[in-house]
Amino acid sequence: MTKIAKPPKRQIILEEAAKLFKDKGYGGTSMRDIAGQVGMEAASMYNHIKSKDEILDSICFRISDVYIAHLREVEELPLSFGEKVRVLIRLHIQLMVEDGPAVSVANHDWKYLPNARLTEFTTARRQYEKGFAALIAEGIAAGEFQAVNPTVALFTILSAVRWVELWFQPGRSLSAQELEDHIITMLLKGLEQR
Amino acid sequence: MTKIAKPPKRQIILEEAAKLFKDKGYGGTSMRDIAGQVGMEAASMYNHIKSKDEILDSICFRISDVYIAHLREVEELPLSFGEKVRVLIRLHIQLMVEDGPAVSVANHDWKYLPNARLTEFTTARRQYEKGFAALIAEGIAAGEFQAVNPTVALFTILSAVRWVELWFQPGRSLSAQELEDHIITMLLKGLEQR
DNA sequence: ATTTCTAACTAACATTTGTTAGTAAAAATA
DNA sequence: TATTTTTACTAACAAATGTTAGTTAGAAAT
Repeated sequence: MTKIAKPPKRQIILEEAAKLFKDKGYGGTSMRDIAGQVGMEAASMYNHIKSKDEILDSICFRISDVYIAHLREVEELPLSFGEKVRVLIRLHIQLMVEDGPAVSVANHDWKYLPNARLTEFTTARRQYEKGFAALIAEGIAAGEFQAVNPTVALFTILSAVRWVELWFQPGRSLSAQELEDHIITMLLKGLEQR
Repeated sequence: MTKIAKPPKRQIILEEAAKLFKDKGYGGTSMRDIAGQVGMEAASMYNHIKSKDEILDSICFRISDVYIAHLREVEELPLSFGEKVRVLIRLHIQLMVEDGPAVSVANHDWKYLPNARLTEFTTARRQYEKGFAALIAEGIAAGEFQAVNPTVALFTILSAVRWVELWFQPGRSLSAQELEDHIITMLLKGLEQR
């Protein structure tokens, strides 16, 4: 009988916090709300976390780290630019489907990070955007993509992917796989030259 | 000498509130924050507005009404489906550029509307989405568009447009007109059949 | 000139907020 | 077994919240 280690309390707190932050916003969620969801008094949570700010910090930077790592991996792959962009879009959608609440928080509530960490976060995000935009620009230079404005293309892609959280329900006619295919078709038929 | 009627206090409050809600969220903005921006004590604002909720209500429904009106107008125009979609996208972007903070609030903070009004708001939005999706579906049926999933197409469009608020600064290399052109190109080259 | 209305103010209210202190039971370690 | 560490609790805190009450100076209306 293999023992399944149940997740430590800290992680449960972070997960429940992410769900609540997604639904009610960072400012709209109280420590008592989170505690209620976890099944504990608000004060007890301070045995596992340092502060409300730190909860937000953990969620945002965990996601931001994943994004950066994905970009670095894709950059090293021996693929065409079109394929690299496809892979990145797939990774975006997969992360959204698997880790929805946390991604939502990283997308919406990062601005409530305390000052020092806020600039760190925006720097990381700009770095990601720069790397992604470079792939698009190189793809244009290589003749794979139409001569669109790379920034507009980048944000159109990021935006389209970001809203998956709002209209995707796992059981609802479309599977995650189909969703990926449809979005990629919609986006890249406009991006790739024919 | 023509007299320029300066806007009534109520409108100033709504405008400043929209800016603050956009930057700090509804929950993150206090009545004292708004009052400070308007140049007045928090309590004084209650001569012009009924409650904090009512501020949010005014902003959200003003924008929602504009969207619905735009849709109704476009539906009546004697245009192809491709052109109708183009017009709708242009109207979206224009509203965003002209009335940015209010649109942001209607996009992000509507969920903090009190219960009764919240369902009214989501109903209105679903109505808009339904009308827009119908245009896409009819365009497909008419052979103007590729046979994409209309829902995916709709949300890709709405999402792409929605993020204009995040990266468009009026003076910044791209004009509003160019922005419109680029986004439409990016989106419709994937939507229109060739 | 007198009254009424408008719009600002100060003071205060009851809640709710994030967080700390102190304590006790339970678990881990010796 | 004895001791230390972990984790939960209750109680309380100071600060911030949306809002009301009461008041007052000036503008508009009579």
